[in-house]
Amino acid sequence: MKRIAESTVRRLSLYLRFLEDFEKRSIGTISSDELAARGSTTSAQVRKDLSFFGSFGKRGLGYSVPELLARLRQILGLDHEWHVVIVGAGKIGAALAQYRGFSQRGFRIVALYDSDPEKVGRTVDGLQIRPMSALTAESHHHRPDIAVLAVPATAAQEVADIVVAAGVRAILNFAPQQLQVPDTVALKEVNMAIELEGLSFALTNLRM
Amino acid sequence: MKRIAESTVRRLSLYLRFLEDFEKRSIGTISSDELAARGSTTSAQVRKDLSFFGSFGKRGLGYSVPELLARLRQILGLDHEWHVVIVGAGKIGAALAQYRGFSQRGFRIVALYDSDPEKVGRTVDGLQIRPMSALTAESHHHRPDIAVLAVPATAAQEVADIVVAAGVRAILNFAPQQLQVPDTVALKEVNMAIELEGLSFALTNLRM
DNA sequence: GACGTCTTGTGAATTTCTTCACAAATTACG
DNA sequence: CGTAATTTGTGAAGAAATTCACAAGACGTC
Ligand SMILES: NC(=O)c1ccc[n+]([C@@H]2O[C@H](COP(=O)([O-])OP(=O)(O)OC[C@H]3O[C@@H](n4cnc5c(N)ncnc54)[C@H](O)[C@@H]3O)[C@@H](O)[C@H]2O)c1
Ligand SMILES: NC(=O)c1ccc[n+]([C@@H]2O[C@H](COP(=O)([O-])OP(=O)(O)OC[C@H]3O[C@@H](n4cnc5c(N)ncnc54)[C@H](O)[C@@H]3O)[C@@H](O)[C@H]2O)c1
Repeated sequence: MKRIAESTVRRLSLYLRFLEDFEKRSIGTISSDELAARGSTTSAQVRKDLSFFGSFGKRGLGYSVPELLARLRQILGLDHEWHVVIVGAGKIGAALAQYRGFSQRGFRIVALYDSDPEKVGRTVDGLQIRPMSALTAESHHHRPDIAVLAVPATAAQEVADIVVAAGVRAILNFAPQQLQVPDTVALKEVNMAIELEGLSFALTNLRM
Repeated sequence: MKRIAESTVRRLSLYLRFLEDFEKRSIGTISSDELAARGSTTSAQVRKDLSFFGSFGKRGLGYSVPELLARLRQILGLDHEWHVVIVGAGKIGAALAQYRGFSQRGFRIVALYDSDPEKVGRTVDGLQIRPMSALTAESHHHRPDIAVLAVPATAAQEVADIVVAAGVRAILNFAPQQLQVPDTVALKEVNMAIELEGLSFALTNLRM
């Protein structure tokens, strides 16, 4: 199969959201044009994105909302549950642990770890904070697929090494720190400072 | 001036981080190669990115760290303070309000708003939560440049309209909701669910 | 069942982004 | 001063992503 661009995958996630909305409003069929309008893209882009994975539409009619939903879930790997551990039960880690949006999409938070003895043992949203020393052993039981890193930048690489050794195959990193991981491990960064700087650039250079 | 690609701006932010680190370690001069190595890009990419804004290096030598730092800060508009309001003092909004990383880079949080009367009046990190009804009037005084939206998706568009009317010219949106704003307003989305879905896709389709 | 309307799926064209590759500058050093 | 070693800045080439544009299929109607 041809390599799929990251931008395509991001758009598929968007389409999924729009389709969920269309389904909620009991709309049975949708055209690439309508889908495109919701995502400020073009109908050709929508069709091209989908065409990498097959032909899901009917000419003259469009796409069946429930069918395309099922296909997209399958393509994105959302047709089953993923096990997620969060490392770092600070402000961001705690917010993420409580966030409903993740479990809704099949990302089940199986454990929350922190190195601070003060925090260990406390409960966040029904989940007890566990000590870092327990991560490796407990991973044999939980079998986490994804680790979310919400630790200080200085600890991020060390923690990444630990979770990779514990069998995690994907990392979502919130620490502003470039991580090194084996290329068998998928890695995404969320860097809010970079987004803000992007806005700063836009304010400075565009218009005015 | 030629249009600058978003990917270029993101890389400039990264270079800035690396340079700050080099400066901390008292390294006076850096080559595009060394900068590239830190950001898993190429030296040609680094030079091309910088070349959109001028020639800052010395042939045979590289770039002066303090000089390039200053240039990048200027290019990104980080050579002065931006006023930021956060709307939504929930889990994410509170975490962001307390985050040191923003003020460090000149993003000063001037106000925090919420519509919940229970929350209004409480203090987060020295900042009193203000009622939504006060946003417009207080903006005449604070003159916010950037609004961070940390409200439920259902409220996001409504809040966006309010902050735009109040004179905000850039929005960082954490709600999983596609916003409509005038094209004089810069907009960035942070969507953590999409990042997780990207990892899910990678786990599903790459290897195995 | 022929005709008109609609919308997909996809090669081709276009645009955008990245990498290559090398002349021009600069330094180091004998 | 001359030569070797670096490293920038940038056109040109190459790769990747997006948009165009249209043939082909599906439906509704008469
Ligand atoms: N809070 C925000 O709004 C925000 C925004 C953007 C980025 N970030 C980044 O997210 C990360 C966490 O930020 P935060 O505000 O939640 O910080 P925080 O200090 O509230 O939380 C960090 C947590 O990590 C724990 N920790 C430290 N070292 C550890 C280790 N080696 N192993 C396990 N746990 C460890 C600490 O005990 C603490 O509970 C930071 O890298 C920060 O830069 C935060
Ligand atoms: N918590 C997370 O980890 C997380 C992760 C990803 C995305 N998000 C998104 O961020 C947003 C906020 O999430 P949260 O977890 O902080 O939710 P939250 O419920 O803790 O906070 C939302 C806050 O917004 C306030 N609010 C509601 N309507 C408002 C309005 N019209 N005007 C002003 N304030 C209003 C509420 O009173 C509340 O304090 C949501 O859109 C959520 O989907 C959150």
